[in-house]
Amino acid sequence: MGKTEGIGLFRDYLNQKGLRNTPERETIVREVFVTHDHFDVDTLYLRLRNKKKNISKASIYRTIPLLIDSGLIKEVFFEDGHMHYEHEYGNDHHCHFRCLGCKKIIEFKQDFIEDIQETFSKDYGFEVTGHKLELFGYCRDCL
Amino acid sequence: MGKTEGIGLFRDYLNQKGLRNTPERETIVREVFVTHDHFDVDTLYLRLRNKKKNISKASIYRTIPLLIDSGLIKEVFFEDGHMHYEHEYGNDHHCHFRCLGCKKIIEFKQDFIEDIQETFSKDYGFEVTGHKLELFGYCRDCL
DNA sequence: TTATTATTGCAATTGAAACTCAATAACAAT
DNA sequence: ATTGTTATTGAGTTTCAATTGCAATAATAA
Repeated sequence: MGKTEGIGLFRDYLNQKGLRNTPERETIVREVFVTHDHFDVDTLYLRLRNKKKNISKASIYRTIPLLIDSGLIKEVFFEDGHMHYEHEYGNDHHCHFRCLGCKKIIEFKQDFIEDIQETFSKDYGFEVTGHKLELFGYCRDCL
Repeated sequence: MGKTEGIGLFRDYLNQKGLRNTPERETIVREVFVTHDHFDVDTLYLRLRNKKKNISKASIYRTIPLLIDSGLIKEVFFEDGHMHYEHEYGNDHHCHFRCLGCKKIIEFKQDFIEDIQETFSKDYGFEVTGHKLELFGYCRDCL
């Protein structure tokens, strides 16, 4: 699940936008869907290098906006001076808790957000396409 | 409301932490509480310069973590490659909607978040001290 | 197969944030 | 008040994520 369809969806997206389907882009998408972990540009680049896929960082930086626009990945948080991502397609929806003590990230699910989105849409007449919810605090280990 | 107490609270925070109360820090806090708008380091720096308060960017960068730690300001969103802040104290709690079309930010209030925080705290035994909720989509003008 | 045009990799550039360090200023102890 | 100690300041420098220019290359259409 996720992995192969993700690539298909990205191909569709590229075609629809009149962009080209290149081996580099294909390799990047494939790697993004290998794990469910959060990733940043640097670790993605290194993961590819370790597999002898030498793709330049510039290409990764150029592909990420396309992946976001196509809905395959999303930004999740800005930490250590740079952005972190995760793939959206094939990943159950969840939010993030960030421990201010040990810096660990815990994923959790909840359903209230849908209500919030709907309430907001109705109140303002806007179209809500997504959200980002982050909780902060201290985990049990750090308390 | 907000403005003068904010400075008092920051003084308390500095004392409690054994840090010094300097005119630069005082000027920065004062300026932060002048408006309710979002701000970033650069605009804060320019606002101070326009008032002939020549405080270095370095000092602003060094003061911001203190203001966050003291609960006076918080990060609100990362945009245009850098962080944006707003003052928390003296500001009614609200979340942000970001229009993907015209890029405007709309503040809105809701109460569900408290429930989410409590549910999460109970489920995990963690202490939740704050949150960041952002909705994305298209405003009426852009639809 | 050829022509057109997007994409690639490299290198240079930008910009935010952090750091260096000498000079300065706050506070405590005299 | 004066001195010693130590945090803070500002200017400049450094770091590093992210972007961009450019020549070479490769993907699609004709």
